[in-house]
Order: sequence, then C-alpha cells, then structure tokens
Amino acid sequence: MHDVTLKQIAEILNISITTASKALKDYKDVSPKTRIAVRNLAEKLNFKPNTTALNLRNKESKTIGLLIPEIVHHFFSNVINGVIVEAENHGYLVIVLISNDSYELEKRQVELLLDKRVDGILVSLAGSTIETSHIKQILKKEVHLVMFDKISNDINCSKIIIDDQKAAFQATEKLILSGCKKIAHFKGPDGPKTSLDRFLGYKDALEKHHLSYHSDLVYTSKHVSLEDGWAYMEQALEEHPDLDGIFTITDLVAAGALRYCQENLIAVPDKISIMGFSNWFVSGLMTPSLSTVDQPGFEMGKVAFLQLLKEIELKKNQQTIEPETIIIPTSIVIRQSTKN
Amino acid sequence: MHDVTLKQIAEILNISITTASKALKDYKDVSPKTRIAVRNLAEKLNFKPNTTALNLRNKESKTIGLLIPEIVHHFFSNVINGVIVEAENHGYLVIVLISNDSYELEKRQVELLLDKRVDGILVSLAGSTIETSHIKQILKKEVHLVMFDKISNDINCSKIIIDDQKAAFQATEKLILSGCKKIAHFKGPDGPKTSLDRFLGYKDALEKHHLSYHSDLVYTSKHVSLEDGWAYMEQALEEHPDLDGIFTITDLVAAGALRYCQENLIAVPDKISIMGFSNWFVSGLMTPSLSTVDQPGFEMGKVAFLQLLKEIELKKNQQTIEPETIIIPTSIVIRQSTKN
DNA sequence: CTGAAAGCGCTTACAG
DNA sequence: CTGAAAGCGCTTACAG
Repeated sequence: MHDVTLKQIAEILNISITTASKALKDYKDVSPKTRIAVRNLAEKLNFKPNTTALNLRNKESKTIGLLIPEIVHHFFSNVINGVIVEAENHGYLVIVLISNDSYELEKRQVELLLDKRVDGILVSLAGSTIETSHIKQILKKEVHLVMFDKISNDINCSKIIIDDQKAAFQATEKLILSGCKKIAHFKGPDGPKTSLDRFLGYKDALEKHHLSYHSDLVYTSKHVSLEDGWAYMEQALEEHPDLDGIFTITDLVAAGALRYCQENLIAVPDKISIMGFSNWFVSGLMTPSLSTVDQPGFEMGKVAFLQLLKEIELKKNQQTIEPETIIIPTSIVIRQSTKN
Repeated sequence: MHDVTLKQIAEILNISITTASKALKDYKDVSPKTRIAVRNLAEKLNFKPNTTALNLRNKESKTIGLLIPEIVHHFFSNVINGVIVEAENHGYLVIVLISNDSYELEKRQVELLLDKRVDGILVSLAGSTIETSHIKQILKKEVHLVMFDKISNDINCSKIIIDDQKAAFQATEKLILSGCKKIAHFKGPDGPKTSLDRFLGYKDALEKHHLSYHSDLVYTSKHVSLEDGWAYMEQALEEHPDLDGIFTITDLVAAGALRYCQENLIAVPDKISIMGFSNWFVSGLMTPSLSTVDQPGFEMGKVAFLQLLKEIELKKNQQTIEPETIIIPTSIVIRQSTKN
C-alpha cells in the first residue's frame, strides 16, 4: 500500500510539507502558482490524505459504532440500513457489532468500540442486560451515545423509541372494536421495557373498554419464538376454549400461534383473531396474512444517527447537549388475521 | 475524551515513554521493578493504547470493509452475521456498507473504504454492476479482497460461492423425481452469474431426464419480487394450463407464485409443485411451507472472513497469495410445496 | 509567501 | 537496564 503522501508531493515540487498541506487546504497565504502546482500534482498522483493520520491529529474518526442485539431480524435489518444510509450521507462510516442478546458480549463490544475511538455509539440493549455500568462507561469517556428501541431509563442520553404502550393499546383496541370479547396476551419476558409497556397497553385497552383484565389470560414467552407462539396458543385454547383474540409481543410469536390454528383447523379470524407487533416483511406473506403494528425501523435508524450527529456537532461548537427522547409514530396494519 | 496516555504514565513514574512502552510490551530489557510499576499503574488508570496511533505506526487498522447489495434480506443478514462474528473472534471490526444494488453507490463506497485504509474488503456485487474497474482498484492498492456470492470472473481474487448450477440441477431434479412432467422456470435478470447458472442447472436437469427444454417455459423476473412471482404464475398457467412444476430464482418469487395459487384455489403441490431457492426464514412459515435450496449465508460469511484473514497474514509473512475459490455446499430442503 | 518546529500517541533501532 | 531520537502522515501556530 504505497500510498502517495504529502511528503512525496513536497519533494517532487521542491517545497516544504507545510506548504503542500496549506495549498491543498485553501490557506490564503500560499501563492497561486504553488497552489496550482500542488493541486495538479495531487490530482495526478491521486493523493488522498491518510485518514489515520488525520484521526490522530483531529481526535475524531468519522466513524460510529452500532451495537444491536441481533441482525437476522426484519426490524433490526431496517434500523441498520437507516443508520448506514444516513451516516454515509454525512461522511460517517459505521462499525456494526451484534450482541446476540448476550450481556457478556455486549460489555466486551462496548469496550471494543471505545478502544477504537469511535466518535459516537448507537445502542439497542441485549435482552439479557440487567446492569448498565458498561453503557454508563461510554458517557464517562465523553463518547456520544444515543439509545434506540431497547433502552434503559437509568442512562442519561438521547433515546429514539416508539410509544410501545400506546401502540399496544391501539392494537388491542382494534381487536375489541372488531368484536373480540376475550383477548389473551402473549407477552415478552420481564426485563425489557418494551415487554412491559406492550403489556400495559393491552391492559389499559381492556379496562377502557370495560373488559375485565384477568392475569390468567397473560402468557409469558421466554424465547419470543415461533415455538413459544405455537405452544401458548395450544395452552391458551385449552384453558380458555372461548378465547376469541390474541395480541402478541411480536410477529414471530403471532406466526407460531397462527401456525397452531392452521394445523388444528381453527378458523382465523372467524373463531379467533390474531394481532402481532412489528410488521415483519413476512407478516404479509403468511396465510392468512397477519395484522400487526408497524414499527418503522428504517426511520428509527435514520433519526438515531441524526441525533447522534447533532450532539457530535454541538459538542464541537462547545455548546451544551440536552438529551432528547424522540418518539417515532407507529401505525396499525390490518390484514387478514383480524376482523373488520 | 481525556484518555490516559503513555506519556502520563511515564511522567507519574518519572521514567521515559520508551521504557513505559517496553514494560507494557514484555520487552526483556526492562527491570522487573519498573515493569511491575508500569503495569500496575496502567491497570489502575485503565490505560488503553490509542488504536489510531497504533494504526498509523503499524499501517494496519484491524478493520475490514463489507460491501453488500442489500441488508434487509435473510441471506445477506446471515452473511453479515457470519462475517462480524468471525471477525470479532479474531480482533477485527467490520464497517458495513450497502450498495442498494446501485453501481454508482458501489463505486463510491469502494473509495470510502480505501480512503479509510481498511486492511481488507469483502464484496458482493450490486445487481447493476457491469463494469469492475473500481473493484480492480482495490487490488491495485494492494488491499486484500475476497468476493462472495455475487462475484465477477474477471477479478483475480479469492471467491466464496455456492455451486448455483449444481444446486439448481438438484432442485429441478427433485421436482422431476416427484413426478412433475412440465416444469417452468422463473429466472432472474440476465447479468448476474447466479441467474445464469441457476437457469443452466434447470436446463441440464430437464435434459438429463429426457424432458425436452422449451424456452417458452422460462420467464425472466426483472425485479425478483413477490409481485413478479405472482404475475408470472398467472401468465404461465394461462399459457400452459398443464404446468405441474415451478422452479424459481429465489424464495421471494416462489412466495409470489404460491400466493397466486392460493388466491386462485390452485392446489399446491397436488396440481402444481413449487421449489424456491435460498431458504429464507419465512419459507418455513408460509402455507404450504416452501421447498427450497438452503444457501448457508452464515457459513459463507465466516469462510469469507477467514479467507481474507489468511491472505492478510500470508502477506505479513511475505508469502505469496494464491487466490482460491471455495464452494460452500448447499442442500435441498423439502417442505410442503412439493410432492415426495 | 514560505518553512522549521511541535505535536497527535505510539514503537523500535540504537547508543550509552 | 534506560532513554533520546526518528518516524508513521498529517496540521497549524509561529518566525522570518
């Protein structure tokens, strides 16, 4: 990698490195003649300033870290896409790290990113993360931090989220308005705030519409998997044969429930309506296709990056940063698994 | 970001920066006493060598670039995952860039990666890339390059691929052996080698089994989309009412075909069998679930990184690099959309 | 208008 | 066993 350096240009033109550098950077105190000579030669040799040297000098890397729990997942793929596209638009590169929902990995990855001296970090927490001192470490090092989706309230940074409770409320309400009288909820594991909020939204909707809440209609999916959805559907129908609606923590679980119904010839939505959450691409492909809550990942990724960028630039201008919480609007997508 | 530096450690201990550096790096010519003092202090202050400075000195960044056509796609998500996991295992970080199947973007992104001085680049070509001088540029700069999946034969580098022709042959053969007599192929656009190879595999299988090949049974899907699958299914059935099998370029197109059959009450697989390609996660969730070719993305990502790493290390040891082409085995996954 | 010097944070060949 | 010096490739305050 014998890249062209300023030194070489200076030698060829018999000038100092200083002058060569200035010529390229539009310093006014360079004669037009040298400026042009340098620029021409630089062009000809395809000179590119060495970013590593610049990083060392400027103490910035024009690179950010993106830490997510998983990647083979429609929502997160979309987030990554949004982050990368917006970052590229602003001259930033993105290092992606995947915690695979492991607290241990997440801790190590934060360190890797900090060691790498990235300018900022975007984080969505692993499911198993219960303690957040490693995230606080980011702030302590004065590296910019924005959290999204799986956030933690005890971190003082900007956050990009959806209103999970409201979205869950609307989803459940939709089931009620379409005629469901007895609605179960397959919730996510305790811990993640999103699980709790979606559960609360479900509960609120029941109460607002005078359908009394029964804790035995709530099933906790540990793995948030297809299998869980299948198994809880079986169990729920056994325990409550008159069940006529299900609201699930996520589309994957809903897909499992749907699968169970199909295999057992239970009519969806005639006998029972199913409402998912997230709007995976696949939700539209199943039979019947799945009604769900659209969670705009691409948009979240873009907004998360822009917020990070804003804070990076505020800091550069010595201005104070006020952490903000931005809520991205969601919408209900009605397909075939619910009635009208 | 007032990180601890060697200089600070040296000052506190009243020794030279040189000695501090050596103590940390197990140079034998340092007294045990200083070594211990330095190490203890470094530990206490949580000293981390500045990677940017190291990169500048060592002319390596321990960072690689990964350039792919799209991310919201089961196969590519898996590839990325494989690359990132394996890279992390070996102390490398990964910058991900998405060409969105655009030749123009791809060109620019190669430049970004080169400017960034990554140690190597992993590339899967955009669908619209017809000219590869930008890829050759990578080699010219002596940056390591490994291509995977969407490769180009006129680049002299290592390649990680599947045997598309063989896989397509097996998929088509499976349809034939299950009793199909008239099999259509929804192929991909001309250009990408994978499209051509899968088409050739289809043709070979017909010929081997004495089912004569008819070009009017081949439909070219421009967008490789759900909609294309739907539309060609309609057209194909109109033009060939006795069609009893379909082999598609990818699962997405197969899903569209499946959808058409469902909406029009055409029995799958009784009236017509459908075979996809890729083994998306969703393929298992559709009704009927889709038979397909499993294309192991995670594995490909890992192997691609390992090959890149191997070449980086060979080069470090001044050894010559022989480009290799590694073929990752595929397998046929039989589900409900084909007969036994 | 030009360039020597100092510095970003580190490593290592060399002298003592 | 220790450290001054040179260097990786750049920028910029300063002197001339």
